[in-house]
Amino acid sequence: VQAELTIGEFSRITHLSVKTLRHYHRVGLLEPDSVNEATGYRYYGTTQVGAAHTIRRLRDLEMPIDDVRAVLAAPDVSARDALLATHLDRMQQQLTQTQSAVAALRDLLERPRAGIEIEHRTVAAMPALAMHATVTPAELGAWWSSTMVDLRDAVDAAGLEQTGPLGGVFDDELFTDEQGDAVLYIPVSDPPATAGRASAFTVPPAALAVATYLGPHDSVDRTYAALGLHVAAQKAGAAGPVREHYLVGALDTTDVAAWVTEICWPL
Amino acid sequence: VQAELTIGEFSRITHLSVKTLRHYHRVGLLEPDSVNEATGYRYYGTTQVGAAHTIRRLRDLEMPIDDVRAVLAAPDVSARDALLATHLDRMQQQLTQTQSAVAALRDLLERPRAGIEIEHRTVAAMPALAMHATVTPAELGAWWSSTMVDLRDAVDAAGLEQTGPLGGVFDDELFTDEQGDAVLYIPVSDPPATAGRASAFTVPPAALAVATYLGPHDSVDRTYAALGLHVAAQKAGAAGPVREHYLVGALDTTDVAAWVTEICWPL
DNA sequence: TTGCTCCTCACGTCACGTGAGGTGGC
DNA sequence: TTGCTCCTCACGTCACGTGAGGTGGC
Repeated sequence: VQAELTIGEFSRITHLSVKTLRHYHRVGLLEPDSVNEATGYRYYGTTQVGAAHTIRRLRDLEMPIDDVRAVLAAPDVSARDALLATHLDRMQQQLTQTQSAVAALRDLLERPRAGIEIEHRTVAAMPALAMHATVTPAELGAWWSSTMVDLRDAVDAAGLEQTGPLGGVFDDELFTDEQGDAVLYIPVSDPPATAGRASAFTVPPAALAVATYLGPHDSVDRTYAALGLHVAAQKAGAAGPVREHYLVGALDTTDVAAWVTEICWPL
Repeated sequence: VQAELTIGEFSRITHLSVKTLRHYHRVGLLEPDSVNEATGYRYYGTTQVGAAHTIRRLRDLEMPIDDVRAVLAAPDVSARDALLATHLDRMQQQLTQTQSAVAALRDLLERPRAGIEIEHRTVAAMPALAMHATVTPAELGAWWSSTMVDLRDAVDAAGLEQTGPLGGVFDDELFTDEQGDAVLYIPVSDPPATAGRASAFTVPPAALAVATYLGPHDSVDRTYAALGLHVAAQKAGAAGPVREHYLVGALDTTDVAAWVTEICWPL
Protein backbone atom coordinates (compact mmCIF):
# COMPACT_ATOMS: atom_id res chain seq x y z
CA VAL A 1 0.00 0.00 0.00
CA GLN A 2 1.49 3.27 -1.08
CA ALA A 3 1.02 6.57 0.70
CA GLU A 4 -1.34 8.98 -1.04
CA LEU A 5 -0.79 12.71 -1.00
CA THR A 6 -3.37 15.44 -1.41
CA ILE A 7 -2.82 17.95 -4.18
CA GLY A 8 -1.57 20.49 -1.65
CA GLU A 9 1.00 18.14 -0.18
CA PHE A 10 2.12 17.03 -3.63
CA SER A 11 2.40 20.68 -4.65
CA ARG A 12 4.64 21.53 -1.70
CA ILE A 13 6.79 18.49 -2.39
CA THR A 14 7.21 19.01 -6.14
CA HIS A 15 7.10 22.82 -6.26
CA LEU A 16 4.42 22.63 -8.95
CA SER A 17 1.48 24.93 -8.23
CA VAL A 18 -1.93 23.47 -7.48
CA LYS A 19 -3.34 25.20 -10.56
CA THR A 20 -0.60 23.67 -12.66
CA LEU A 21 -1.21 20.20 -11.26
CA ARG A 22 -4.93 20.49 -12.04
CA HIS A 23 -4.02 21.64 -15.53
CA TYR A 24 -1.68 18.68 -16.04
CA HIS A 25 -4.50 16.38 -14.93
CA ARG A 26 -6.94 18.00 -17.37
CA VAL A 27 -4.60 17.54 -20.30
CA GLY A 28 -3.57 14.05 -19.23
CA LEU A 29 0.09 14.85 -18.64
CA LEU A 30 0.22 13.80 -14.99
CA GLU A 31 -2.83 11.92 -13.76
CA PRO A 32 -3.29 11.47 -10.03
CA ASP A 33 -3.00 7.90 -8.79
CA SER A 34 -6.62 8.05 -7.71
CA VAL A 35 -9.53 10.44 -7.70
CA ASN A 36 -12.35 10.22 -5.17
CA GLU A 37 -15.44 9.90 -7.29
CA ALA A 38 -17.75 11.54 -4.80
CA THR A 39 -15.65 14.58 -3.92
CA GLY A 40 -13.37 14.89 -6.93
CA TYR A 41 -10.36 15.05 -4.61
CA ARG A 42 -7.12 14.09 -6.34
CA TYR A 43 -4.61 11.80 -4.61
CA TYR A 44 -1.04 11.44 -5.81
CA GLY A 45 1.34 8.59 -5.06
CA THR A 46 4.84 9.13 -3.72
CA THR A 47 6.22 7.42 -6.81
CA GLN A 48 4.82 10.21 -8.99
CA VAL A 49 7.34 12.72 -7.68
CA GLY A 50 9.93 11.56 -10.20
CA ALA A 51 7.61 12.19 -13.15
CA ALA A 52 6.74 15.58 -11.70
CA HIS A 53 10.42 16.50 -11.57
CA THR A 54 10.98 15.42 -15.14
CA ILE A 55 7.99 17.46 -16.29
CA ARG A 56 9.21 20.50 -14.39
CA ARG A 57 12.68 20.28 -15.93
CA LEU A 58 11.33 19.94 -19.45
CA ARG A 59 8.80 22.73 -19.04
CA ASP A 60 11.60 24.95 -17.70
CA LEU A 61 13.15 24.37 -21.11
CA GLU A 62 9.84 25.31 -22.76
CA MET A 63 9.26 21.89 -24.22
CA PRO A 64 5.62 21.71 -25.42
CA ILE A 65 3.37 19.56 -23.25
CA ASP A 66 2.73 17.06 -26.05
CA ASP A 67 6.46 16.52 -26.38
CA VAL A 68 6.84 16.14 -22.62
CA ARG A 69 4.18 13.46 -22.74
CA ALA A 70 6.17 11.68 -25.45
CA VAL A 71 9.34 11.81 -23.34
CA LEU A 72 7.53 10.30 -20.35
CA ALA A 73 6.08 7.57 -22.57
CA ALA A 74 9.39 6.76 -24.28
CA PRO A 75 9.90 2.98 -24.30
CA ASP A 76 13.60 3.14 -23.49
CA VAL A 77 16.44 5.47 -22.64
CA SER A 78 17.70 5.83 -26.20
CA ALA A 79 14.25 6.81 -27.51
CA ARG A 80 13.95 9.30 -24.66
CA ASP A 81 17.39 10.76 -25.32
CA ALA A 82 16.58 11.15 -29.01
CA LEU A 83 13.53 13.25 -28.13
CA LEU A 84 15.57 15.34 -25.72
CA ALA A 85 18.32 15.84 -28.28
CA THR A 86 15.78 17.05 -30.83
CA HIS A 87 14.48 19.62 -28.40
CA LEU A 88 17.95 20.79 -27.40
CA ASP A 89 18.75 21.20 -31.10
CA ARG A 90 15.66 23.37 -31.53
CA MET A 91 16.75 25.46 -28.57
CA GLN A 92 20.22 25.84 -30.04
CA GLN A 93 18.69 27.06 -33.31
CA GLN A 94 16.57 29.55 -31.42
CA LEU A 95 19.63 30.83 -29.62
CA THR A 96 21.43 31.32 -32.93
CA GLN A 97 18.42 33.18 -34.28
CA THR A 98 18.28 35.40 -31.23
CA GLN A 99 21.93 36.25 -31.58
CA SER A 100 21.47 37.29 -35.19
CA ALA A 101 18.33 39.23 -34.24
CA VAL A 102 20.39 41.23 -31.76
CA ALA A 103 22.95 41.92 -34.47
CA ALA A 104 20.20 42.96 -36.88
CA LEU A 105 18.76 45.36 -34.31
CA ARG A 106 22.17 46.90 -33.72
CA ASP A 107 22.62 47.22 -37.47
CA LEU A 108 19.24 48.94 -37.84
CA LEU A 109 19.95 51.43 -35.08
CA GLU A 110 23.56 52.18 -35.84
CA ARG A 111 24.07 51.84 -39.57
CA PRO A 112 22.87 54.86 -41.50
CA ARG A 113 20.39 53.91 -44.18
CA ALA A 114 22.89 53.89 -46.99
CA GLY A 115 21.51 55.13 -50.29
CA ILE A 116 20.77 51.77 -51.83
CA GLU A 117 21.51 51.65 -55.54
CA ILE A 118 18.89 50.10 -57.74
CA GLU A 119 19.56 48.79 -61.19
CA HIS A 120 17.10 47.63 -63.83
CA ARG A 121 17.96 44.42 -65.62
CA THR A 122 16.31 42.13 -68.12
CA VAL A 123 17.24 38.47 -67.86
CA ALA A 124 16.66 35.62 -70.31
CA ALA A 125 15.40 32.16 -69.40
CA MET A 126 18.11 30.03 -67.81
CA PRO A 127 18.38 26.25 -67.34
CA ALA A 128 19.07 25.06 -63.80
CA LEU A 129 18.76 22.24 -61.31
CA ALA A 130 16.37 23.08 -58.46
CA MET A 131 14.67 21.97 -55.29
CA HIS A 132 11.11 23.11 -54.51
CA ALA A 133 9.01 23.26 -51.39
CA THR A 134 5.79 24.74 -50.12
CA VAL A 135 6.63 26.21 -46.75
CA THR A 136 5.42 28.69 -44.16
CA PRO A 137 7.46 31.78 -43.28
CA ALA A 138 8.46 30.09 -40.02
CA GLU A 139 9.85 27.09 -41.87
CA LEU A 140 11.55 29.06 -44.62
CA GLY A 141 14.81 29.76 -42.78
CA ALA A 142 15.50 26.14 -41.88
CA TRP A 143 14.47 24.93 -45.35
CA TRP A 144 16.73 27.52 -46.98
CA SER A 145 19.86 26.59 -45.01
CA SER A 146 19.55 22.85 -45.39
CA THR A 147 18.32 22.79 -49.00
CA MET A 148 21.17 24.97 -50.15
CA VAL A 149 23.65 22.31 -49.05
CA ASP A 150 21.55 19.43 -50.40
CA LEU A 151 21.29 21.12 -53.77
CA ARG A 152 25.01 21.71 -54.09
CA ASP A 153 25.60 18.07 -53.19
CA ALA A 154 23.09 16.97 -55.84
CA VAL A 155 24.83 19.05 -58.50
CA ASP A 156 28.22 17.69 -57.46
CA ALA A 157 26.95 14.10 -57.37
CA ALA A 158 25.55 14.47 -60.90
CA GLY A 159 28.92 15.78 -62.10
CA LEU A 160 27.33 18.97 -63.47
CA GLU A 161 29.17 22.24 -63.92
CA GLN A 162 27.69 25.30 -62.30
CA THR A 163 27.17 28.10 -64.84
CA GLY A 164 26.08 30.89 -62.48
CA PRO A 165 25.49 31.78 -58.87
CA LEU A 166 23.04 29.94 -56.60
CA GLY A 167 19.64 31.62 -56.66
CA GLY A 168 16.18 31.47 -55.16
CA VAL A 169 12.64 32.27 -56.23
CA PHE A 170 10.11 33.07 -53.51
CA ASP A 171 6.36 33.58 -53.70
CA ASP A 172 5.05 36.83 -52.28
CA GLU A 173 2.72 34.77 -50.12
CA LEU A 174 5.74 33.69 -48.10
CA PHE A 175 5.89 37.21 -46.70
CA THR A 176 2.30 38.38 -46.74
CA ASP A 177 0.45 35.19 -46.00
CA GLU A 178 1.04 31.95 -44.31
CA GLN A 179 2.35 29.72 -47.05
CA GLY A 180 4.04 29.86 -50.42
CA ASP A 181 6.37 28.15 -52.85
CA ALA A 182 10.09 28.46 -52.49
CA VAL A 183 12.70 27.34 -55.01
CA LEU A 184 16.46 27.18 -54.75
CA TYR A 185 18.34 26.58 -57.99
CA ILE A 186 21.84 26.26 -59.35
CA PRO A 187 22.27 27.20 -63.03
CA VAL A 188 23.73 24.36 -65.11
CA SER A 189 23.99 24.12 -68.86
CA ASP A 190 22.21 20.85 -69.51
CA PRO A 191 20.22 19.64 -66.48
CA PRO A 192 18.93 16.05 -66.24
CA ALA A 193 15.19 15.69 -65.51
CA THR A 194 16.05 14.67 -61.94
CA ALA A 195 19.17 14.30 -59.84
CA GLY A 196 18.45 12.93 -56.41
CA ARG A 197 15.78 15.12 -54.86
CA ALA A 198 16.56 17.91 -57.32
CA SER A 199 14.93 18.35 -60.71
CA ALA A 200 15.37 20.38 -63.89
CA PHE A 201 14.04 23.91 -63.69
CA THR A 202 13.96 26.82 -66.11
CA VAL A 203 14.40 30.15 -64.40
CA PRO A 204 11.87 32.27 -66.32
CA PRO A 205 12.88 35.41 -68.20
CA ALA A 206 12.00 38.65 -66.42
CA ALA A 207 12.45 42.36 -66.08
CA LEU A 208 13.88 43.01 -62.65
CA ALA A 209 14.74 45.85 -60.33
CA VAL A 210 17.90 44.71 -58.58
CA ALA A 211 19.67 45.88 -55.43
CA THR A 212 22.76 44.39 -53.85
CA TYR A 213 22.93 43.67 -50.17
CA LEU A 214 26.14 43.08 -48.20
CA GLY A 215 26.10 41.19 -44.95
CA PRO A 216 24.20 38.51 -43.04
CA HIS A 217 20.79 37.56 -44.34
CA ASP A 218 18.93 38.83 -41.27
CA SER A 219 18.92 42.46 -42.31
CA VAL A 220 17.95 41.79 -45.88
CA ASP A 221 14.47 43.18 -45.29
CA ARG A 222 15.85 46.70 -45.39
CA THR A 223 16.97 46.15 -48.95
CA TYR A 224 13.61 44.60 -49.79
CA ALA A 225 11.95 47.72 -48.44
CA ALA A 226 14.09 50.06 -50.51
CA LEU A 227 13.38 48.02 -53.62
CA GLY A 228 9.70 47.71 -52.89
CA LEU A 229 9.32 51.44 -52.35
CA HIS A 230 11.20 52.09 -55.58
CA VAL A 231 8.94 49.78 -57.53
CA ALA A 232 5.80 51.11 -55.84
CA ALA A 233 6.85 54.65 -56.73
CA GLN A 234 6.85 53.58 -60.35
CA LYS A 235 3.26 52.40 -59.99
CA ALA A 236 4.28 48.97 -61.17
CA GLY A 237 2.16 46.30 -59.55
CA ALA A 238 3.41 42.99 -58.24
CA ALA A 239 4.56 40.97 -61.24
CA GLY A 240 5.54 37.62 -59.85
CA PRO A 241 7.79 36.15 -57.22
CA VAL A 242 10.95 37.84 -56.00
CA ARG A 243 14.37 36.37 -56.58
CA GLU A 244 17.63 36.30 -54.70
CA HIS A 245 21.08 35.66 -56.16
CA TYR A 246 23.68 34.52 -53.65
CA LEU A 247 26.86 35.89 -55.19
CA VAL A 248 28.68 35.11 -51.96
CA GLY A 249 26.74 33.06 -49.43
CA ALA A 250 26.68 30.27 -46.90
CA LEU A 251 28.19 27.81 -49.38
CA ASP A 252 31.18 30.06 -49.97
CA THR A 253 32.14 31.36 -46.55
CA THR A 254 31.03 31.20 -42.94
CA ASP A 255 31.86 34.88 -42.53
CA VAL A 256 28.33 36.27 -42.82
CA ALA A 257 29.62 39.83 -43.07
CA ALA A 258 31.18 38.90 -46.40
CA TRP A 259 27.95 37.66 -47.93
CA VAL A 260 26.73 39.38 -51.08
CA THR A 261 23.11 38.97 -52.10
CA GLU A 262 21.24 40.45 -55.04
CA ILE A 263 17.59 41.08 -54.34
CA CYS A 264 15.48 41.11 -57.49
CA TRP A 265 11.94 42.53 -57.58
CA PRO A 266 10.02 41.80 -60.78
CA LEU A 267 8.65 44.71 -62.76
CA VAL B 1 2.03 64.62 -50.94
CA GLN B 2 3.32 61.25 -49.89
CA ALA B 3 2.65 58.01 -51.67
CA GLU B 4 0.15 55.76 -49.93
CA LEU B 5 0.47 52.00 -49.93
CA THR B 6 -2.27 49.43 -49.53
CA ILE B 7 -1.89 46.89 -46.76
CA GLY B 8 -0.77 44.26 -49.27
CA GLU B 9 1.93 46.47 -50.75
CA PHE B 10 3.08 47.51 -47.29
CA SER B 11 3.15 43.86 -46.26
CA ARG B 12 5.35 42.85 -49.19
CA ILE B 13 7.66 45.76 -48.51
CA THR B 14 8.05 45.25 -44.76
CA HIS B 15 7.70 41.45 -44.62
CA LEU B 16 5.04 41.81 -41.94
CA SER B 17 1.98 39.68 -42.67
CA VAL B 18 -1.34 41.35 -43.45
CA LYS B 19 -2.85 39.71 -40.37
CA THR B 20 -0.05 41.06 -38.26
CA LEU B 21 -0.45 44.58 -39.67
CA ARG B 22 -4.17 44.51 -38.91
CA HIS B 23 -3.35 43.32 -35.40
CA TYR B 24 -0.85 46.13 -34.89
CA HIS B 25 -3.50 48.59 -36.01
CA ARG B 26 -6.06 47.13 -33.58
CA VAL B 27 -3.70 47.44 -30.64
CA GLY B 28 -2.46 50.87 -31.71
CA LEU B 29 1.15 49.85 -32.30
CA LEU B 30 1.36 50.88 -35.94
CA GLU B 31 -1.56 52.94 -37.20
CA PRO B 32 -1.99 53.41 -40.94
CA ASP B 33 -1.48 56.94 -42.18
CA SER B 34 -5.08 57.02 -43.26
CA VAL B 35 -8.14 54.82 -43.30
CA ASN B 36 -10.92 55.20 -45.84
CA GLU B 37 -14.00 55.70 -43.73
CA ALA B 38 -16.39 54.22 -46.23
CA THR B 39 -14.49 51.04 -47.09
CA GLY B 40 -12.25 50.58 -44.05
CA TYR B 41 -9.24 50.24 -46.38
CA ARG B 42 -5.95 51.00 -44.64
CA TYR B 43 -3.31 53.13 -46.36
CA TYR B 44 0.28 53.28 -45.14
CA GLY B 45 2.82 55.98 -45.89
CA THR B 46 6.29 55.23 -47.21
CA THR B 47 7.75 56.86 -44.11
CA GLN B 48 6.19 54.16 -41.94
CA VAL B 49 8.54 51.52 -43.23
CA GLY B 50 11.20 52.51 -40.68
CA ALA B 51 8.84 52.04 -37.75
CA ALA B 52 7.77 48.70 -39.20
CA HIS B 53 11.37 47.56 -39.32
CA THR B 54 11.99 48.61 -35.74
CA ILE B 55 8.88 46.75 -34.60
CA ARG B 56 9.93 43.65 -36.49
CA ARG B 57 13.38 43.67 -34.94
CA LEU B 58 12.06 44.09 -31.42
CA ARG B 59 9.36 41.44 -31.84
CA ASP B 60 12.05 39.07 -33.17
CA LEU B 61 13.62 39.57 -29.75
CA GLU B 62 10.26 38.83 -28.11
CA MET B 63 9.86 42.28 -26.66
CA PRO B 64 6.24 42.68 -25.47
CA ILE B 65 4.14 44.96 -27.66
CA ASP B 66 3.64 47.50 -24.87
CA ASP B 67 7.38 47.82 -24.53
CA VAL B 68 7.81 48.16 -28.29
CA ARG B 69 5.32 51.01 -28.18
CA ALA B 70 7.39 52.66 -25.46
CA VAL B 71 10.55 52.34 -27.56
CA LEU B 72 8.85 53.95 -30.56
CA ALA B 73 7.57 56.77 -28.34
CA ALA B 74 10.92 57.37 -26.62
CA PRO B 75 11.65 61.12 -26.61
CA ASP B 76 15.35 60.75 -27.40
CA VAL B 77 18.04 58.24 -28.23
CA SER B 78 19.25 57.79 -24.67
CA ALA B 79 15.75 57.05 -23.38
CA ARG B 80 15.31 54.57 -26.21
CA ASP B 81 18.65 52.91 -25.54
CA ALA B 82 17.80 52.56 -21.86
CA LEU B 83 14.63 50.66 -22.75
CA LEU B 84 16.55 48.45 -25.14
CA ALA B 85 19.26 47.77 -22.56
CA THR B 86 16.63 46.72 -20.02
CA HIS B 87 15.19 44.24 -22.46
CA LEU B 88 18.58 42.85 -23.44
CA ASP B 89 19.34 42.39 -19.73
CA ARG B 90 16.13 40.43 -19.33
CA MET B 91 17.12 38.26 -22.27
CA GLN B 92 20.55 37.67 -20.79
CA GLN B 93 18.94 36.54 -17.53
CA GLN B 94 16.68 34.19 -19.43
CA LEU B 95 19.67 32.73 -21.21
CA THR B 96 21.42 32.12 -17.90
CA GLN B 97 18.30 30.44 -16.56
CA THR B 98 18.04 28.25 -19.61
CA GLN B 99 21.64 27.17 -19.25
CA SER B 100 21.10 26.15 -15.64
CA ALA B 101 17.86 24.42 -16.61
CA VAL B 102 19.81 22.31 -19.08
CA ALA B 103 22.32 21.45 -16.36
CA ALA B 104 19.50 20.58 -13.97
CA LEU B 105 17.92 18.27 -16.55
CA ARG B 106 21.21 16.52 -17.12
CA ASP B 107 21.64 16.18 -13.36
CA LEU B 108 18.19 14.66 -13.02
CA LEU B 109 18.74 12.15 -15.77
CA GLU B 110 22.30 11.18 -14.99
CA ARG B 111 22.81 11.46 -11.28
CA PRO B 112 21.42 8.52 -9.35
CA ARG B 113 19.00 9.59 -6.71
CA ALA B 114 21.48 9.47 -3.86
CA GLY B 115 20.03 8.31 -0.58
CA ILE B 116 19.49 11.72 0.97
CA GLU B 117 20.23 11.77 4.69
CA ILE B 118 17.70 13.49 6.88
CA GLU B 119 18.44 14.72 10.34
CA HIS B 120 16.03 16.03 12.97
CA ARG B 121 17.10 19.14 14.77
CA THR B 122 15.57 21.53 17.29
CA VAL B 123 16.73 25.12 17.04
CA ALA B 124 16.34 28.00 19.50
CA ALA B 125 15.28 31.54 18.61
CA MET B 126 18.13 33.49 17.04
CA PRO B 127 18.64 37.25 16.59
CA ALA B 128 19.41 38.41 13.06
CA LEU B 129 19.25 41.25 10.57
CA ALA B 130 16.84 40.56 7.71
CA MET B 131 15.20 41.79 4.55
CA HIS B 132 11.58 40.86 3.75
CA ALA B 133 9.49 40.88 0.63
CA THR B 134 6.18 39.60 -0.66
CA VAL B 135 6.95 38.08 -4.03
CA THR B 136 5.60 35.69 -6.63
CA PRO B 137 7.46 32.49 -7.52
CA ALA B 138 8.55 34.13 -10.76
CA GLU B 139 10.11 37.04 -8.90
CA LEU B 140 11.69 34.96 -6.17
CA GLY B 141 14.90 34.09 -8.00
CA ALA B 142 15.82 37.66 -8.88
CA TRP B 143 14.85 38.92 -5.40
CA TRP B 144 16.93 36.19 -3.80
CA SER B 145 20.13 36.93 -5.75
CA SER B 146 20.05 40.67 -5.35
CA THR B 147 18.81 40.78 -1.75
CA MET B 148 21.53 38.45 -0.59
CA VAL B 149 24.16 40.95 -1.68
CA ASP B 150 22.25 43.94 -0.32
CA LEU B 151 21.86 42.25 3.04
CA ARG B 152 25.54 41.44 3.37
CA ASP B 153 26.38 45.05 2.48
CA ALA B 154 23.92 46.29 5.13
CA VAL B 155 25.54 44.10 7.79
CA ASP B 156 29.00 45.25 6.74
CA ALA B 157 27.96 48.91 6.67
CA ALA B 158 26.52 48.61 10.18
CA GLY B 159 29.78 47.09 11.40
CA LEU B 160 28.03 44.00 12.74
CA GLU B 161 29.67 40.64 13.19
CA GLN B 162 27.99 37.66 11.56
CA THR B 163 27.31 34.87 14.08
CA GLY B 164 26.06 32.17 11.73
CA PRO B 165 25.41 31.33 8.10
CA LEU B 166 23.07 33.33 5.85
CA GLY B 167 19.59 31.87 5.90
CA GLY B 168 16.16 32.24 4.37
CA VAL B 169 12.55 31.64 5.42
CA PHE B 170 9.99 31.00 2.69
CA ASP B 171 6.22 30.72 2.87
CA ASP B 172 4.72 27.56 1.43
CA GLU B 173 2.51 29.76 -0.72
CA LEU B 174 5.61 30.66 -2.74
CA PHE B 175 5.54 27.14 -4.14
CA THR B 176 1.88 26.19 -4.11
CA ASP B 177 0.22 29.49 -4.85
CA GLU B 178 1.01 32.70 -6.53
CA GLN B 179 2.44 34.85 -3.77
CA GLY B 180 4.15 34.58 -0.41
CA ASP B 181 6.55 36.14 2.05
CA ALA B 182 10.25 35.61 1.70
CA VAL B 183 12.92 36.55 4.23
CA LEU B 184 16.68 36.48 3.97
CA TYR B 185 18.58 36.97 7.22
CA ILE B 186 22.12 37.06 8.60
CA PRO B 187 22.47 36.07 12.27
CA VAL B 188 24.10 38.82 14.37
CA SER B 189 24.37 39.00 18.14
CA ASP B 190 22.78 42.38 18.79
CA PRO B 191 20.88 43.74 15.76
CA PRO B 192 19.81 47.40 15.54
CA ALA B 193 16.11 47.99 14.80
CA THR B 194 17.02 48.98 11.26
CA ALA B 195 20.17 49.16 9.15
CA GLY B 196 19.54 50.58 5.72
CA ARG B 197 16.72 48.56 4.14
CA ALA B 198 17.35 45.73 6.61
CA SER B 199 15.70 45.38 9.99
CA ALA B 200 15.99 43.30 13.16
CA PHE B 201 14.45 39.84 12.94
CA THR B 202 14.19 36.95 15.34
CA VAL B 203 14.43 33.61 13.61
CA PRO B 204 11.77 31.65 15.50
CA PRO B 205 12.56 28.44 17.37
CA ALA B 206 11.51 25.27 15.57
CA ALA B 207 11.72 21.53 15.23
CA LEU B 208 13.12 20.82 11.79
CA ALA B 209 13.82 17.95 9.46
CA VAL B 210 17.06 18.90 7.73
CA ALA B 211 18.76 17.65 4.58
CA THR B 212 21.95 18.94 3.02
CA TYR B 213 22.16 19.68 -0.67
CA LEU B 214 25.40 20.07 -2.61
CA GLY B 215 25.47 21.99 -5.87
CA PRO B 216 23.74 24.77 -7.76
CA HIS B 217 20.40 25.92 -6.47
CA ASP B 218 18.46 24.77 -9.55
CA SER B 219 18.24 21.14 -8.54
CA VAL B 220 17.32 21.85 -4.95
CA ASP B 221 13.75 20.67 -5.55
CA ARG B 222 14.91 17.08 -5.46
CA THR B 223 16.06 17.56 -1.89
CA TYR B 224 12.78 19.30 -1.07
CA ALA B 225 10.94 16.30 -2.45
CA ALA B 226 12.94 13.81 -0.36
CA LEU B 227 12.34 15.89 2.76
CA GLY B 228 8.69 16.42 2.00
CA LEU B 229 8.10 12.72 1.45
CA HIS B 230 9.91 11.93 4.69
CA VAL B 231 7.79 14.39 6.62
CA ALA B 232 4.57 13.25 4.92
CA ALA B 233 5.40 9.64 5.79
CA GLN B 234 5.46 10.68 9.43
CA LYS B 235 1.96 12.09 9.06
CA ALA B 236 3.17 15.45 10.27
CA GLY B 237 1.22 18.25 8.62
CA ALA B 238 2.70 21.48 7.34
CA ALA B 239 3.95 23.41 10.35
CA GLY B 240 5.11 26.73 9.00
CA PRO B 241 7.47 28.06 6.38
CA VAL B 242 10.53 26.18 5.16
CA ARG B 243 14.05 27.45 5.76
CA GLU B 244 17.29 27.32 3.88
CA HIS B 245 20.77 27.74 5.35
CA TYR B 246 23.43 28.73 2.86
CA LEU B 247 26.54 27.17 4.40
CA VAL B 248 28.39 27.86 1.18
CA GLY B 249 26.59 30.04 -1.34
CA ALA B 250 26.72 32.85 -3.87
CA LEU B 251 28.37 35.20 -1.36
CA ASP B 252 31.21 32.76 -0.79
CA THR B 253 32.09 31.43 -4.21
CA THR B 254 30.99 31.67 -7.82
CA ASP B 255 31.61 27.95 -8.24
CA VAL B 256 28.01 26.78 -7.97
CA ALA B 257 29.09 23.14 -7.74
CA ALA B 258 30.70 23.96 -4.40
CA TRP B 259 27.53 25.39 -2.86
CA VAL B 260 26.21 23.72 0.27
CA THR B 261 22.61 24.35 1.29
CA GLU B 262 20.67 22.97 4.22
CA ILE B 263 16.97 22.58 3.50
CA CYS B 264 14.86 22.64 6.66
CA TRP B 265 11.26 21.45 6.73
CA PRO B 266 9.36 22.26 9.94
CA LEU B 267 7.80 19.42 11.89
C1' DT C 1 -17.22 42.88 -65.86
C1' DT C 2 -14.27 39.68 -63.48
C1' DG C 3 -11.50 38.24 -59.98
C1' DC C 4 -8.41 39.93 -56.83
C1' DT C 5 -7.85 42.62 -52.65
C1' DC C 6 -9.51 44.21 -48.76
C1' DC C 7 -12.78 44.23 -44.80
C1' DT C 8 -14.97 42.56 -40.11
C1' DC C 9 -16.15 39.30 -36.68
C1' DA C 10 -15.78 35.41 -33.85
C1' DC C 11 -13.11 31.88 -32.51
C1' DG C 12 -8.65 29.09 -31.89
C1' DT C 13 -3.84 28.47 -30.01
C1' DC C 14 -0.71 27.58 -25.80
C1' DA C 15 0.03 26.85 -20.93
C1' DC C 16 -1.53 28.03 -17.58
C1' DG C 17 -3.60 32.01 -13.95
C1' DT C 18 -7.79 34.36 -11.99
C1' DG C 19 -11.70 34.52 -9.44
C1' DA C 20 -16.36 33.39 -8.27
C1' DG C 21 -19.10 30.25 -5.92
C1' DG C 22 -19.47 26.18 -3.56
C1' DT C 23 -18.49 21.66 -0.87
C1' DG C 24 -15.83 18.20 1.71
C1' DG C 25 -12.34 16.67 5.36
C1' DC C 26 -9.85 16.89 9.71
C1' DT D 1 -18.02 22.78 14.77
C1' DT D 2 -14.85 25.85 12.43
C1' DG D 3 -11.96 27.14 8.99
C1' DC D 4 -8.97 25.28 5.87
C1' DT D 5 -8.55 22.55 1.68
C1' DC D 6 -10.31 21.09 -2.22
C1' DC D 7 -13.53 21.27 -6.19
C1' DT D 8 -15.59 23.07 -10.93
C1' DC D 9 -16.58 26.39 -14.34
C1' DA D 10 -15.97 30.25 -17.18
C1' DC D 11 -13.08 33.62 -18.50
C1' DG D 12 -8.48 36.14 -19.08
C1' DT D 13 -3.63 36.47 -20.94
C1' DC D 14 -0.44 37.19 -25.13
C1' DA D 15 0.38 37.88 -30.01
C1' DC D 16 -1.25 36.78 -33.40
C1' DG D 17 -3.53 32.93 -37.01
C1' DT D 18 -7.85 30.83 -38.97
C1' DG D 19 -11.76 30.89 -41.55
C1' DA D 20 -16.32 32.30 -42.77
C1' DG D 21 -18.86 35.58 -45.13
C1' DG D 22 -18.99 39.65 -47.47
C1' DT D 23 -17.73 44.13 -50.17
C1' DG D 24 -14.84 47.41 -52.75
C1' DG D 25 -11.25 48.71 -56.39
C1' DC D 26 -8.80 48.34 -60.71
